[in-house]
Amino acid sequence: MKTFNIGELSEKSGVASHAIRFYERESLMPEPARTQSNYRRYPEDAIARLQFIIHAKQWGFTLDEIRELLMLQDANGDRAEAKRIATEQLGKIRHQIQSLSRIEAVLSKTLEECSGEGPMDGCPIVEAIAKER
Amino acid sequence: MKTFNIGELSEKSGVASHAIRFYERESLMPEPARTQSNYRRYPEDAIARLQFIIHAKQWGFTLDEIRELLMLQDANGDRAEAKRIATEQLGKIRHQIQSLSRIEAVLSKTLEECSGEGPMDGCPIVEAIAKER
DNA sequence: CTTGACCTTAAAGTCTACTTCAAGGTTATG
DNA sequence: CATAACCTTGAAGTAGACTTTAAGGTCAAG
Repeated sequence: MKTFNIGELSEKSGVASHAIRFYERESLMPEPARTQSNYRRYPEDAIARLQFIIHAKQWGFTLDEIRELLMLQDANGDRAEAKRIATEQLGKIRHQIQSLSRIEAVLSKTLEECSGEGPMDGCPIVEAIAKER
Repeated sequence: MKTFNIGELSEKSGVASHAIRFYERESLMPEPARTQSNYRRYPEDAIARLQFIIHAKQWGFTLDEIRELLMLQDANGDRAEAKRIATEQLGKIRHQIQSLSRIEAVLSKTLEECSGEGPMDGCPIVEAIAKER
């Protein structure tokens, strides 16, 4: 079985060595085996674990939530828990989409109204921000 | 003309006194007049300026961007600049909506597939995160 | 055997937008 | 005139997710 130093793992996973050590301190990555000279040696599946972390981050999970998911996996825990965490996350994402869509609507309408010419005095953008409830 | 101490301004604007002083240090609020005892005295339009800041924040502008907008107003600068800043902001918001919508689609589909029963091993949620591009 | 690339740790710095703390001066009320 | 409720400043703390720095130990190449 192949094993890697932290630098190789960093290259293969796309996560900086310092970030990997950070994840170890934060209990997202398990403490790896060490060489005689105290270098970390990682097994191949460390790559997949780091990629899981990267993807979960892209989905908007916080490190706390990712740790929870990883610990559930490690303990082969209850699927219901994972579903709860993911459902909560879906709610947050939907809420964000709604807020942003409201802003998008008002902002794009305001931009249409602003010719982009003349002095700031009376600029519809500024007035829209000032009035917006 | 009415003037206020920082505490009154805080109440009327809904911005904490410390945050008002912070905005002053950050050049979002102008340095106000002082009483003999060195207390800040604010004119009425300070309320509108703070509310502009609050609203711009709700629209997702950073303090740096808000400072830019305020300085343009103060200098009665070029409306084109304000439009540029707001257009950029609209782009960011649209980009965020797109990213979040993609995530929403995959996450909600995944959640439908997950019964929420059984052990973590083989859980579709975890597998979706692990595989996601 | 030296140079450079890699590894180790702990501690401090980054960014944003504040909040909290410490230590003290001022003003209004009873 | 004492007390509370305000105000002043500067410094430090918060949260999240790292990155950077400092001060070294180790390993492979020439």
